Amino acid sequence: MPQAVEPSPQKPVKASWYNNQFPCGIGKRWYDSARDLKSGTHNMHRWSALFIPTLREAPADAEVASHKFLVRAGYIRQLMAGVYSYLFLGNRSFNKIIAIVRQEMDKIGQEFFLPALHSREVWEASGRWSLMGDNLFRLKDRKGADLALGFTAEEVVTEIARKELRSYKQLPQIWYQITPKFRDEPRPKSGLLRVRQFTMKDSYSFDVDAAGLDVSYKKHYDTYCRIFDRCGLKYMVVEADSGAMGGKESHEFMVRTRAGEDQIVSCDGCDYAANMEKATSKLEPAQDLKPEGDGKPLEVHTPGQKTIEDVAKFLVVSPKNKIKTLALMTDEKDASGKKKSRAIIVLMRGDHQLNEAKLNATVAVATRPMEETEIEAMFNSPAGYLGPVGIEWAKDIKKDIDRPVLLVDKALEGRTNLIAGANKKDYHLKNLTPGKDFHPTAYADLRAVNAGEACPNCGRPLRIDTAVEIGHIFKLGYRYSETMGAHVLDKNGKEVMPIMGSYGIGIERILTAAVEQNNDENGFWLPRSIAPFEIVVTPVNVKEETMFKAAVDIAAKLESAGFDVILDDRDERPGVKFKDADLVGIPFRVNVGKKVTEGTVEVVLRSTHEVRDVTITAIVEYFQGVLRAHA
RNA sequence: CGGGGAGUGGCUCAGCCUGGUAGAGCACCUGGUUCGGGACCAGGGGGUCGGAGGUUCAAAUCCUCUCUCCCCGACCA
Repeated sequence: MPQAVEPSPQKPVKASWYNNQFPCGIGKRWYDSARDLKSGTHNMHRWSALFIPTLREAPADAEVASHKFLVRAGYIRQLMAGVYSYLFLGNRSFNKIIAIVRQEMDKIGQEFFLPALHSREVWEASGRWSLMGDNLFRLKDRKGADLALGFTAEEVVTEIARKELRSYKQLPQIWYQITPKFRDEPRPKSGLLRVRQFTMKDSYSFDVDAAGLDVSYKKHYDTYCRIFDRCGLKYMVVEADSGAMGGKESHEFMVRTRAGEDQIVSCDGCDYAANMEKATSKLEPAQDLKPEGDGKPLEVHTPGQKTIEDVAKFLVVSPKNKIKTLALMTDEKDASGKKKSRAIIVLMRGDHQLNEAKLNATVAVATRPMEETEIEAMFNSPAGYLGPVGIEWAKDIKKDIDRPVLLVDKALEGRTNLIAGANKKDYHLKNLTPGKDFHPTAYADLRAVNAGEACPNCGRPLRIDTAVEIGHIFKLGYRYSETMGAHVLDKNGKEVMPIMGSYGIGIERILTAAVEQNNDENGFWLPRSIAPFEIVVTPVNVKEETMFKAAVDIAAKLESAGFDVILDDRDERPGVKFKDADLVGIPFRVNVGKKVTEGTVEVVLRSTHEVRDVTITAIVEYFQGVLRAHA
């Protein structure tokens, strides 16, 4: 029989089906079955015909729960380090997350689709072509021109803004996209948690002034809360390090989990929460020593006493009266590519630890510990007896670039009569007062917070947890407008730069965090809003006709009521189907077993394995009730 | 990039030390029995042992180089 070649008269395809059809199925709508039913194209999802490759055992190289289970449940398969394919179930869950993100973002912004392939020129223009180093994926086209794969899109949107925005009347703008991002991570890890290709919702705001940016920022803050609420995540919002770019304000949306890479400090007593890189605590005031002798720096013999503890014990003082001197170096390349090193000396209170992230943010460049020869050269003393006295420190970190930098932690500001090394083997100095006996380049908050220290707001003990970052909002300021030359005319006809914000959500991480938050030894369960299916209908034995027919019937009824249903019609033993159902993240299961003869089936809640008998006639009403409760 | 570990049917792994016919469980195919928490019996298919080179009569096994993956660190919007 010849196949019909002519297109049959179909329902007109809505444009939305074609919009945003891009790799990874991004933008593909997971459509409500009711519409398909009406159009007569509906096919019930039958497990037997689907590709859901579940595994009994976790892959040997998987470490964290989400990685193990997403592979075992047939959501993902690895192509190479940090690059994954999303299979049927994974993609379905993915698209549900994206649909939520899109729905909420559409309320505040406009969706774009920006290229993944970027020109070198825009990255040069922002200064990030060299700044990004190896993290930026680079490639060449056939003409040998340099290209990059999209890392984020500040450059691309600013390029558009630069060319197109002319007047304050066009502001504010919020532009967003949901597209793959590429980062050549030094170490991809933990399944989907840190990958080299991932999907990010990134948005960018342009406002005429800082007050406008505050509004755009707040809109994102609120929208992110709605998105994560709808995704069923337990999350917290923390103050984040605004980084070296000079941004003012930044918040991270964090989900507590052991698998996380970030450390967050929070208070159970109030709403204080901050990234470790930013967190502070209330210090109990330390008792200063009384001056000895004439109050001038006083050399004391401390033979063989090198560590803070040793010296404190030897001199019978508290480590709180000691200065810890940390000798660090930065290696930078100047314009000619020549390596230039600069000493960064950090003073901490004797019992405090340095937080490297805070230091990096302060000096805006990576540091390394000084080598022994470098220490000798600078201090004329072996390590263990280092101190700030007798060295000409830079007065300004940016201007005095030929002198070493002395950064002093704020906990030492205002303290008197401290003890530090004398830059002489076996000697320390007493009676040291910052600002009098030595002159810091700057005071800065460089101290690492410890669990149990007092909350800066309410004084109750702080806790420290590991967490996954699922979203980050950031007041960019003028960095890109300035470097790339974007400007508009304001009300007075004066040329001003638009002030920008940038905002990101990691789509994969929403899924990962949800799995990390909801799993047991048998598998995981997803919030129904992001689960690939809401209900799995499981006929215990497909060869028993009454059972099977009842199951098909129930699945069809639930579907036409608008539920997202999969029918496990496989001719497998019940144990196999139950195990798979528990594994793959579907929050509800309907067991169709012997009790069908009495008109009853079982509804199983995956999270608790709570079982409830429900009459078949009431099954739709039952779920409508449950979902109202779960809404 | 530094440190550690691993590459053997689709998956989990044994075999390697001490060189001599490539193994097990699961999965898969056929037939049968079973059917409420990963069944059983019988038969069957499938592996250049990551790759290259070397030593040897003979290499999964010993040696050299190399690629890939995982973990810790460094790094990370």
